[in-house]
Amino acid sequence: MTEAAQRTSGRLEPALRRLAALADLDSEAIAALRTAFARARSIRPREEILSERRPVAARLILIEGWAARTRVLPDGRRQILNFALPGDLIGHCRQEAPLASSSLIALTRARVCVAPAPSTSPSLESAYAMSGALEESYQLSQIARLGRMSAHERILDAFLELSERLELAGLTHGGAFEMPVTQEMLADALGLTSVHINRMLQQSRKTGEISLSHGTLVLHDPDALRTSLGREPARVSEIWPKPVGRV
Amino acid sequence: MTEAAQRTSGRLEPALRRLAALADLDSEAIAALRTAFARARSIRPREEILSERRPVAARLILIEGWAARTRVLPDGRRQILNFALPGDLIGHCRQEAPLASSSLIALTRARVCVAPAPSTSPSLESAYAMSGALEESYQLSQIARLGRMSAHERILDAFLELSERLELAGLTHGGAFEMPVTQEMLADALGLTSVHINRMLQQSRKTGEISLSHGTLVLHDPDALRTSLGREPARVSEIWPKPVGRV
DNA sequence: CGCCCTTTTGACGAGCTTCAATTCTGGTGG
DNA sequence: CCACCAGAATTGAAGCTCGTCAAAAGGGCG
Repeated sequence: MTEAAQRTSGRLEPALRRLAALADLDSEAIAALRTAFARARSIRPREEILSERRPVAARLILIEGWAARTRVLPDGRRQILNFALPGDLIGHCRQEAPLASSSLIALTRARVCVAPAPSTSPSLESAYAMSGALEESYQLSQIARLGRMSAHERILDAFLELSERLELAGLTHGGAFEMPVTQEMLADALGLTSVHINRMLQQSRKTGEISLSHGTLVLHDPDALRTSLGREPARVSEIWPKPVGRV
Repeated sequence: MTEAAQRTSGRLEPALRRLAALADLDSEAIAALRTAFARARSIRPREEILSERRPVAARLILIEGWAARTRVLPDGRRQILNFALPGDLIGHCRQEAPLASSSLIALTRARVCVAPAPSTSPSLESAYAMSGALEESYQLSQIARLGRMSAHERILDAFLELSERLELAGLTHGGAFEMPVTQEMLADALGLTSVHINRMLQQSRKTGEISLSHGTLVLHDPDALRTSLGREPARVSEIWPKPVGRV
């Protein structure tokens, strides 16, 4: 969406919406983000945004599109460590001269921009901190998923997590969202083969747990899934998610 | 390690040695750490140091002993997310009112202390940042391990990583180190069963890759293992590990 | 010495992978 | 508008890695 379109429609850009959901952004923060968004860089699918063991030039925000942090073993096996979604921070660490700990590859057409300095406003710094804490929490979930869940559980748990994350950016429509990811990518993310992913997806479709076609995923009863998986939404701070005022 | 660090004592406490290896600690940092260490708290095996979803009271340093960050699924399946080793920072995040994203349980008798504020000295802040970056890198390795490695590979890769980490604290003796961990804990860390861990360990003993008895692990040819696993030491900053002057 | 935790062993079965082929889909150019 | 193509999804058969269950053997510590 262009800036103009955004202004016209009065709908918040997803990336901004996510950061605004993580902390009460003041007007300085919002202005800085808008300025940064306006200088966005376009990325084509399969393009590398960061390369493992290469210097991290700047801290970025993913404005639009999906990306994947990946590591590749010497024999070609690939692991997707996690997905980057609109509003996610990329390469944020408090360290001088950092090297990327993994490669980040665009899965779709995407837009990234340089992230405004946290010193811009305390509320922005707070949003960054919250984003970092969430990212760590999701990483730990990924470890538990790969280590101790069956294929069926991994898939549904990952779907729930994606739904949870996309909801922050306003990119879900009641349990449904766009998922521009091939079954092979899902396999690489979940430590399985694409063949097995395919079989399990079909099973989940048959039992009515999900619909998935044309890149649109529908979770028919997210709460039931959450219960059966024992999954609770990420909670990383006493002040977030805000106890009141949530949907 | 700085002159100051060397002057102060012949044998360095492992935790101090690790932090000094991550950044050139100045005398203020070392003094603050020594003071903090002196006020250490003792922890018994199986005691919880942090509880998931409970507030993090203070940022801690593990001075002595091993601990495990764990998550438990509703049906009792347990996943060890990672191990905390001497010199590791615990609960460090830049966030107000943080909640622990996982439980931390002592595996052995242990000692922890409150970490001196990073504002104590720039070098201390730098060591903390490096430690955090390393921790993230190890977490990503754990994801790749669980997602894309066979049981045999997971075990050896994890041993190499532990060796690499313990070396920073001076707790290895040429490929050998104390590993106070039952096979069941290894299984929980590597997403396997203790039965299978046992079988693979025996196989690795037979082929001469490792020795393991009485809690002492020996990697007979770490470099050969590293090569066959395609494992490279963690590198998270252009200024660390220092290009020159390493053992 | 005796108890409990840990390690070890065996037999069996299930979940997931591998390999290979076929069908489907979306995008492209004629 | 349709034919075509490459990548993606789907299907089947066979096999291996790893899990499960159960029992026995070892080891550390009061």
